[in-house]
Amino acid sequence: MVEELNKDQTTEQKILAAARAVFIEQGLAGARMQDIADRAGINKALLHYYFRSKEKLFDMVFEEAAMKFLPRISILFEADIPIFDKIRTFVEHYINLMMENPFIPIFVLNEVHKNPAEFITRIWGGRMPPVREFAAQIQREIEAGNIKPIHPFHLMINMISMCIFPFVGRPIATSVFELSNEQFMVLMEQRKKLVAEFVIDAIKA
Amino acid sequence: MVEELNKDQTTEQKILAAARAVFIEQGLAGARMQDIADRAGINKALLHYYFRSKEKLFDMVFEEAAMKFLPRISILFEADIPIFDKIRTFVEHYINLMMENPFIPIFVLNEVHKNPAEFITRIWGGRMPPVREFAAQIQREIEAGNIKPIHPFHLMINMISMCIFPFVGRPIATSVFELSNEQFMVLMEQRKKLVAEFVIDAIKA
DNA sequence: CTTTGGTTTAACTATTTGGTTAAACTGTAT
DNA sequence: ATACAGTTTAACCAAATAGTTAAACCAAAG
Repeated sequence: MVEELNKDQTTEQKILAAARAVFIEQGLAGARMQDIADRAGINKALLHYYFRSKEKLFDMVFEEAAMKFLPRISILFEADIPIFDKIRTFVEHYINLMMENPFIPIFVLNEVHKNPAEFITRIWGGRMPPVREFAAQIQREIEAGNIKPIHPFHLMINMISMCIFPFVGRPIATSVFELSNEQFMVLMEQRKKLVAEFVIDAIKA
Repeated sequence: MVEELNKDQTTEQKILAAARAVFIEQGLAGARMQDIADRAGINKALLHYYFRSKEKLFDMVFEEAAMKFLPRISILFEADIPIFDKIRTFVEHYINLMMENPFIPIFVLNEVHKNPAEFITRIWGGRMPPVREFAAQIQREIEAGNIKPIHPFHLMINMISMCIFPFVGRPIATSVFELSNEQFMVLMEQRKKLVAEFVIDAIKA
């Protein structure tokens, strides 16, 4: 996927698109400002004219990526709908997001891994995902005898794992199972329904 | 210079241990030879005396890590034991491995992501994990009506996702759920049984 | 004692890389 | 035409970094 040569794009947009591509592919340490300039079709001087430093540019790209990675599913979590429907909606929503941004997860996870301390404060300025609401609902459903007892942590981690991990381990998975990119995407498409039903079958009483 | 039972590590071992730590923490691009030398308690000259280049050293560390990441479960996969027991053994085995090497997955996955082409040829010189055996067994179990129909890819990816992903997303998970390292490890310990039963409940007919 | 292999010290080279600068150029709006 | 923001060119600087080199050091083996 090369850069789109839109005359419509402003230079700033071209730079950000290029930076996105290079940072996501190479990481902060592996990315070169020259590469970003080349990819944006401009020169280094102009790149620094728009963004003073590599760090500034990286911050923008990373923040944007992190936001995509931790999507705005607050409404979903807080919505007053049955748990199984909530699971179905969550999984479909999340896998859709991953299919649209397949390389965001490994990028974000790796940069967070290299600098865990900074991450927590920077990305979520105190506002964490409303995980408590969902956890409470799970507790209620367990007490009502609708689903088997399970710690909300495990249920959520299981769901999220199955949504994200295939994209993180994509090159290995496609190599082991000898899949083309098209076949991989078909399987991911299937997972939108499959993972939800897998989870529901696993927990329903 | 024959048999010297080293109470202490040899210099080569010290270097490899240091390299492991630094590469796994910082990645190939982020790692500094000086850091590795410091961590090994030696100097840069000696470091290059033992390992000619950064690449050579990285190769060793990466290969070792990749081997741990894709463990020798061939025997397990080929063993003629019931599918549910196989799942239980696999999950426990794999999560144990992850608990012993918690930072291997993100390291390997990220380096593979940065260079997918090289990976396939380098790590598995043609010899891939015997995934076909396991897939065949799943097919047989489905036809025998013991488990619900599911593509072996999805079943395996689901299992592996739930085993590995918590470690890949560890800093985020611990931050969202406000977990100490001890609490995190307790939860991972629980998962050895929990994930297996989760999978079995999800697929049993 | 002498040799020898591992080790240190410390300086050095070559290259990469983030970032800067100044001058010239270009199109558009005033 | 003129002014100006955006852009290019090309050189440059300073720091970091991989890798080298040579001399000296040291402990153990012959």
